[in-house]
Amino acid sequence: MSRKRFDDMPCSIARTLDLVGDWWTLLVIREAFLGVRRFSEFHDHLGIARNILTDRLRKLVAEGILVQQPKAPPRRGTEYRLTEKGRDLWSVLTALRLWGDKWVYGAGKEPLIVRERASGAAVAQLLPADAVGRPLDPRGLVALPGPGTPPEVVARYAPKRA
Amino acid sequence: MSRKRFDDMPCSIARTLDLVGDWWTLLVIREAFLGVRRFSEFHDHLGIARNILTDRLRKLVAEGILVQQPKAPPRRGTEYRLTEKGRDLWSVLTALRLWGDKWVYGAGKEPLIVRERASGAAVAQLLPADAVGRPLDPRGLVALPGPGTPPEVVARYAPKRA
DNA sequence: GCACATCGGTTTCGTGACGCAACCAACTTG
DNA sequence: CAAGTTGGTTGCGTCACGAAACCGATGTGC
Repeated sequence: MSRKRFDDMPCSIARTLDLVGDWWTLLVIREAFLGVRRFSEFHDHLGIARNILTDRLRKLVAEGILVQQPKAPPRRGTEYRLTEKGRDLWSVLTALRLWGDKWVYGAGKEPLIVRERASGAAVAQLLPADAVGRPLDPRGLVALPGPGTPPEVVARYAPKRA
Repeated sequence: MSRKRFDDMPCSIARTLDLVGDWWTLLVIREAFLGVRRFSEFHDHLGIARNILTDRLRKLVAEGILVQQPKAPPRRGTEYRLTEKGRDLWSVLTALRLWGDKWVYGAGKEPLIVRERASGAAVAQLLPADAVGRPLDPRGLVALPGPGTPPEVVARYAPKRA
């Protein structure tokens, strides 16, 4: 009677949450983005229980989001680094951060700012764009079933009477 | 000895996760984005236990992410609708969805597609932009502490020796 | 007028995920 | 050789969650 798994749902959101959606995983990944590499650093920064951290790091390595490597011979210990798959979670973390900046902290009280080095401009929003980077109008977007959705699920969202 | 709370961490990501980061909440919000309004619809679509759904809806209403309204007199029951605060989670859901599309399903097998009505172009990425919508170079971004970060936290990320 | 369905829950109970703290082994340093 | 650092494992207790039964208020069929 474990936690309900989402891995059978035909939904990218649910499947992603199934991999990184527990309480600690995204914070571990956040630390990795901030340059943390070692078990003890994750532990000290997050205050996570050691057995839970062990479990999360192992799962993230198994999923290919982190890689674990022994350090070069003069240094002892191992280090955990983000893979491309892990670095691709940048948008997820940024979306969460921007929402919290706005709705939890409020303008001017952000704990972390991300700037473009060259211009000094801070990242303030994430804009939807097509595959070649052309921005899309957020107000004109419609959702529709893709090739991965079984017909019975499509039917659930159909209007009851046209 | 409950779950560790994140509400004391100086981090927008942690604070946001504290509000919407459990297993079901973001899926409830996803359903709300797809037009679901009623308790029984959330229950049927998600397969969530009723007591858990009750709890999640109540918390979301308490946080101002959903509003609960009795339906207009001819219809019985109540309905749950997203507030602006809730609709602002669109980027979070989209970021999760795009990651899952890419790393779980793969191109051409997405369960859900979001298109711009006018052009038919699908949302394929989220691009960082500044406050006025000017796109920023993802490779040239640097993170630095904002006004909300206490000095002792800043020190943890400082290089050990310059 | 009365049985019955629907909606939106509440209650009870059992399991497992998680927090905490103690312990541990390998390796380095003084 | 003793002590510290790193990267864990082990026990134990609690609480969050899942499943299913129950429940009251509001319609609805006849």
